[in-house]
Amino acid sequence: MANPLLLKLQRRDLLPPEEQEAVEALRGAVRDFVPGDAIVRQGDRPSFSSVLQSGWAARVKFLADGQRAISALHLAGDFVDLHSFLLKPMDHSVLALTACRILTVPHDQLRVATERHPHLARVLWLDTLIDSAIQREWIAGLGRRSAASRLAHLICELLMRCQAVGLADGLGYDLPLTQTLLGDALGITAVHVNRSLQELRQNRLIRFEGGRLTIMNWDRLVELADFDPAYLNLTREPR
Amino acid sequence: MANPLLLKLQRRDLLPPEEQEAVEALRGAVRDFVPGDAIVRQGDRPSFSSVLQSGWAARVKFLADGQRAISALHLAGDFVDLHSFLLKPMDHSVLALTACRILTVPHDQLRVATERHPHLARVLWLDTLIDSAIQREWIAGLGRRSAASRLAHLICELLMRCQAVGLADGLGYDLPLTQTLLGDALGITAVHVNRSLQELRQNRLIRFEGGRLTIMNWDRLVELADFDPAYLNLTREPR
DNA sequence: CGGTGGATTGAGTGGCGTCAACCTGAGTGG
DNA sequence: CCACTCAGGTTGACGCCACTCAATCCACCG
Repeated sequence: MANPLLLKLQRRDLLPPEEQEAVEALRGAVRDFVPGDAIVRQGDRPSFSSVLQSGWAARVKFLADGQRAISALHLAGDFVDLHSFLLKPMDHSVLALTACRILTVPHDQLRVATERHPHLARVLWLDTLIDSAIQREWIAGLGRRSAASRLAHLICELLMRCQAVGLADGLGYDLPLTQTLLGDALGITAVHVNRSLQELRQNRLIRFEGGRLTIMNWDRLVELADFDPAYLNLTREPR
Repeated sequence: MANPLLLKLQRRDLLPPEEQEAVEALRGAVRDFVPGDAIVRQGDRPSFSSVLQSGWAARVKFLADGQRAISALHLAGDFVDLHSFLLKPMDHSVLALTACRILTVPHDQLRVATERHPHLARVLWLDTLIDSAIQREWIAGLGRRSAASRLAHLICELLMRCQAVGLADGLGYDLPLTQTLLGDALGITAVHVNRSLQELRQNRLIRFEGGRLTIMNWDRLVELADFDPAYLNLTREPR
């Protein structure tokens, strides 16, 4: 099976053979997690970062009053905590939402590889910058868009990201998240997620059953979401 | 006058003399802006990044329906668009909120400096990662905290950031933002900013008049905000 | 002295939260 | 093969936080 991280990085820039090999060589132990497991914990100072090989994970903050907030959703190919290479301690946990296979990459390896391959360093840096761009979209949505619009936006974003690593099938993809989790990511309650989903379903914009999401009307979904995929930087450019 | 960027970077890690010199050497043209000016525009592909030398700026997204969302606030020492080094095109504008002096740094200089000084590259990467950590705090706040709590959190955060570059005076600092701008950053309307400010004032947590903010009860403000400064990474560590 | 941007205040509204009940399907054990 | 549990989805009634739409006030300024 192809390396999903390599696949995704190469969507952003051409990697010369020696950098491709360097990416392939980034590997420590492989670890498996079941739903609900913490892949990394808030406050940790890990000595390695984790690449999600399969499954879904989320960056979760636990607030003082017991509430949860999800600041990112992750799928195969995502470096879920590349930032822990430099940023200490972890300001959030990363939870497995489904069964997850993780490839760990020791920070020492990252240091050596990025010093030896400055261009690869930039492409990895870029990966964290795209993370950041996604967060900015979420901030704009949370601040200024309605719940239904935010939900539509998330659905659009996840389709593009699934497509980038070969996990989409046309306009459909597997989205094995509960409405509670979607609520934590959208800043609303599970009850309101349910009502927002129904709104999208009744307008024949999506189908969503059995953990499978299918977009029925891409154009109108994009319009409702005010979605523009440019922020995902899924185009090959010299970096 | 000290270089505020260098000052801030050295709060995160020791820089050897040659890296300090490399930071000092990062300089292109100096440009001045008046309030409301765009320092960079959404969609641009700048060939340089901008360091804020003085004044306040904000990352602003303009939504389809005419609304505005602020995803970051910037003060002296901040590299307002370091991400444009690798991320293209700009997914937001950067607006001058007050009179601003900007030092531009050509991307070519950044490429050379980071290739020559891998550790400096990591410290600059770290700067963008802290940006990202701040955004995660904002996401958690927008999703799960009340307007007053978010406002309190922002006030706490800005105090710490002002202190880091010598712009704070004890528990006070200049905050020359209108209530409309605060609203765009907090995801609420100007009217509700006004009411939230009054709530904080009536509880004797802050004073805020004439663009000057003073914290009167730090402990209770921190408690209301659920604020923990760890995410700002204002401690010196090997990176 | 009128014009303008920003702060403040009040009254009415609505999107989303809260609380609770009920339904369904997948286990699980007897 | 059925009783039971449990997680998750769905629905309804009701309440509140924050929005909307004004109006007013104030400082500043040409």
